[in-house]
Amino acid sequence: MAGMDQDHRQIQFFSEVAELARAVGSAQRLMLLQHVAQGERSVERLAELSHMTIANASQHLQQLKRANFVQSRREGKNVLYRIGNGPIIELLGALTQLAEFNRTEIRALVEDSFRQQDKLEGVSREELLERLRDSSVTILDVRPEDEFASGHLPGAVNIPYEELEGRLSELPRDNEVIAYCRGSRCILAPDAVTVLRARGIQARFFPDGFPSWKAAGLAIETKH
Amino acid sequence: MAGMDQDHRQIQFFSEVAELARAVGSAQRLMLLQHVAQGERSVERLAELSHMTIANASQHLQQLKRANFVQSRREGKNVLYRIGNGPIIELLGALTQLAEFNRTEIRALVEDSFRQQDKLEGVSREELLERLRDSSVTILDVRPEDEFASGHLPGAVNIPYEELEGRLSELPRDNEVIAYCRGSRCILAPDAVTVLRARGIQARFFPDGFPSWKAAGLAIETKH
DNA sequence: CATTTGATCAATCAATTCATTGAATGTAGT
DNA sequence: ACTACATTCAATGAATTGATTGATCAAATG
Repeated sequence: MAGMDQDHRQIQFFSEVAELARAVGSAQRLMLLQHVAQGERSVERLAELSHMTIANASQHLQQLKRANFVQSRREGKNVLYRIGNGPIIELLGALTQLAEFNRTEIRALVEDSFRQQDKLEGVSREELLERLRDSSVTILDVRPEDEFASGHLPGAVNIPYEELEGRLSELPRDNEVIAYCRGSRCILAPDAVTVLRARGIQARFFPDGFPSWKAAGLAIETKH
Repeated sequence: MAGMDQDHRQIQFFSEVAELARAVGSAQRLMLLQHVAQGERSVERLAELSHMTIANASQHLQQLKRANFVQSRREGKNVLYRIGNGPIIELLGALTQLAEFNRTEIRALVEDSFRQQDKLEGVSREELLERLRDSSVTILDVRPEDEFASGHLPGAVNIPYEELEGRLSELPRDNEVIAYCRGSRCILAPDAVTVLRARGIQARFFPDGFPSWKAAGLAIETKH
């Protein structure tokens, strides 16, 4: 039987693929992975960010490691996890794309009429680059402080979404504000825009977010 | 606490994504999905193709259906399953890409010792461009077919590394071969060069790889 | 060298997943 | 209505996974 060996090899390969899929088949691990993707983090930090116990986080991280989604190294007392090699971000992107598709499909069926203007118009990368050149806008980074510190758009102001309402005075009244966060699946920036507009501040958001900006090789600042 | 709702929404979304991942986190379901992707098939046919009992196949198919990976309709006595809407193929592509990447990476570790002094001299981009102009070389792309299809160097021949030894005859004997793959981290091309030289074929490799070529804005071909 | 802190390990229990069985649908042909 | 056939359903037990606990290990600190 000629196909026998072929078959077996195929099953073998599918098993490997399935293993990968199962490794990201947990909301907890996806959350960890998302945080790891922002930069090296200790287990403790990741546990805190993802609201889980340290032991639990550790075990999930080890599963991710077994599947090559993350790597780790020891630095003093801490073990730091970082994102692994290979097209991992692409995979996560494909997953979220499909999830979003399914979501909007369901929405299309369920609340066809009720879809208000939550289609906030976004700013394209091209426009943003242009507006950056003549500094005619205030770039607002609404991500948490640590993410901001490890990299952000040049000239951006950091006010985490949680603190936004209390720190509106820090924003110039005359400039348009362009808010951004982590990208398409992150709703910090659109929410921020809603808050700002409710206060009469002209605001739009940059839907690509920081990761894609960085991925495109555009200039970034760190620390500040 | 302002972030509470934020968090909850994110967890909700991750759960949805995780559910998708779990749905394809089984070799059996991947196999079914692969066959469904070729066209409408009955449960019986799919069970046969995937070497599983009908009841079992039926249940797996229903899981895939719940996750929107497939749809079904009844035609006479048979229930026909077809692939669902949305970027499903893209997701499967991303999964297999990553699986393949991990495969070659493992090989890189295993074979590392065995090819320590692989100081194979590489071809620079400048030289390659020049040799391309007078067509005095055969450009060999040893990446998997799908990667090749989505973009490759102009005039390149595609023989995935796995198939190289069986398809040596497709290479012209008189031209020097210049192999490339994904770049510095990828060992497909250097390995290919070793294989070719062992067969007496003059070969060097282009260490930059396709991604860097593309990034430099140089001409590429697609599909072929 | 003992202590503290971060991380992992080992053991446990509850929950979930999986393949298998046999029974129950639903559909078409006679 | 009876029968054959394709598919699904429901129930079972084995295997796997998940979160929790406390013990253990490794590195830094006094």
